[in-house]
Amino acid sequence: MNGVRDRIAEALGAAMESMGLEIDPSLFVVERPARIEHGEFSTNVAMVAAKRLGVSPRSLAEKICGYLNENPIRHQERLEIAGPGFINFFLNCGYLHEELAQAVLKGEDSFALSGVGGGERVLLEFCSANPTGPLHVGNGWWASYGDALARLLRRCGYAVSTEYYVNDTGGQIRRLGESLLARRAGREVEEEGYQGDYVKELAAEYSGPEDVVAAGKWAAERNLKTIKISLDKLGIHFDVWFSQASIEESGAVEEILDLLDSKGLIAEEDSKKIFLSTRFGDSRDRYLVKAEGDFTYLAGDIAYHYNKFVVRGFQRVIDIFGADHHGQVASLKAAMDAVGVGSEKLEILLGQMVSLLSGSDRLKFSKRKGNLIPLEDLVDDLGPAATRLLSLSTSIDRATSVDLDKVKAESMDNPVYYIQYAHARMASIERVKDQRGIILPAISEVDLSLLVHPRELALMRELMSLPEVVEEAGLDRAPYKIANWLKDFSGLFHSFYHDCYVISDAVEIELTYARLYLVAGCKVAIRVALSLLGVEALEQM
RNA sequence: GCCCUCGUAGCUCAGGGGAUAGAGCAUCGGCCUCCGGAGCCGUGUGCGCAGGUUCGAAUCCUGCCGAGGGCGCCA
Repeated sequence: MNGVRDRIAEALGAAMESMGLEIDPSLFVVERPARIEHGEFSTNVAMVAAKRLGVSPRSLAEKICGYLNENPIRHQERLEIAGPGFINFFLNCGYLHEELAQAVLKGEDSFALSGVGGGERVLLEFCSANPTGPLHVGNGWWASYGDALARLLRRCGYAVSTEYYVNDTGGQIRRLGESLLARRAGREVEEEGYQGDYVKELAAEYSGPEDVVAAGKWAAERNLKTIKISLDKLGIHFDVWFSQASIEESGAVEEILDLLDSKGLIAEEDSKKIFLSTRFGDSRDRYLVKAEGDFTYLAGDIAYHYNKFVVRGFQRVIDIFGADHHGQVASLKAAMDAVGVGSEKLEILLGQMVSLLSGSDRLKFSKRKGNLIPLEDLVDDLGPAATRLLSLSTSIDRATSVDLDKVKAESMDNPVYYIQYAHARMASIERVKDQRGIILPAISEVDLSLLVHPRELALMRELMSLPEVVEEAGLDRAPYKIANWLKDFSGLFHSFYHDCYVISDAVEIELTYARLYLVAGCKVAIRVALSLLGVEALEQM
């Protein structure tokens, strides 16, 4: 990274040093002011440092500006001291032309590529909905988020493997088997069973033994296939599908129990075994072995996470859970500390609940009654791009409400079309260029300094911010920041497109050349961003 | 009762120490002689309440109010 901001930060450091002062770069910021009247960049360094030095911010700012005026950075036009002590940098737009050329030359493979992850091996687990039925809108909501996060982390230099944990054992599988057998026998499914129509359909096909576990496993496998098809429609593919049963059958759970026991962290109560998790900050101790001798879900989950870290050697594990699984967080983290992995290497992101509305009515759904809306139906209605962007537009920390009627009725107004249309327009300009036989000279032969229209400047500023946005979104585990950048960027492109013709008899050919490179740079950026969200870039709508 | 997350415009949401708090939708009104009108331009008396920290708080801390989720030998 040697962007303008870094150059400004370095220059500020040098200015401080010239006065015999040192300042930690993490204490001050170089940022783009909300208003362009405040310059291209501004810094609070004088305000931050003055407090520590016991001098007035403005007088320190004046000294810093004195140094910077003697030793200006490239493209520096003038400086200004404003408000309580901000130093505002006014640069000539040459720096934007340089950044544009960089974006074009780097291309899709290298632009906005960050090494901040340092090759760290990350296991990202998400979705992991139980295979007791089709994926519905609720439990599949954050799947696009997880998939986009994986893409984002890879762009930031992490070595990411994605994983779906298949809960293919335990009480719910037995219950699924019971429901299946009941349907096959023509009986009603009991209150606690699964009553959705899909159970009837599966029952009609099941020819296996009258055994709840066998029937349950068979149905779970079928459900998993359905889930994979739904995810496939959304463009989501996992590197690994990890079976919970395989962990239990491998003896790994017993090993974990022994390990915890050897550290004196297991209490016994009759035939039950309890993990003393309160010693690691949990609010209560947790059962690992039930009275009948079965393992609890937590026991398997601890073994599973131990497998991720110790057996498979991942340096960091990120789990995306629904907020209704928040109760596991403290126990799992306690367990990671207990087995010596270190809970700080386990990041658990909680996706808040989605409530579905129909008009102003909140829809009440019940898994038991099976009246949930399949995710696949939504994808069929909206298409994968619009469906993905729907959940990718908001922070995972926020409980969102989605009005299905509105979303379907306004599907043409979905922001994804606004973004894809911007890309289609870029592609269209290039088609027109080819149709008219315009031969674009090499970028080194083109005068990019002709790009001075306010629309062009605004577009280039947004363009050059993508590398920072990608890095920030990666570090914050926040792919929605990419979605927000895309919306802003697309808006600026549409404005440019409207006000600045690229190819026209009224436009000088040299300006056409420069604008064609602007479009090329924009296309690189928007394609990178769309690929991070897993949304297709359309050549035409 | 305890724990987690969240209260920003009519609605859905950004902004998460920085200068005059933004976008989409909805409303009302403008814009097609040229690269695609799925577009552009205009239209907005809003940070739940009260304290605190700070040069500076929508942002951090505390309390209160409100919403969602959790507090199983379910998974």
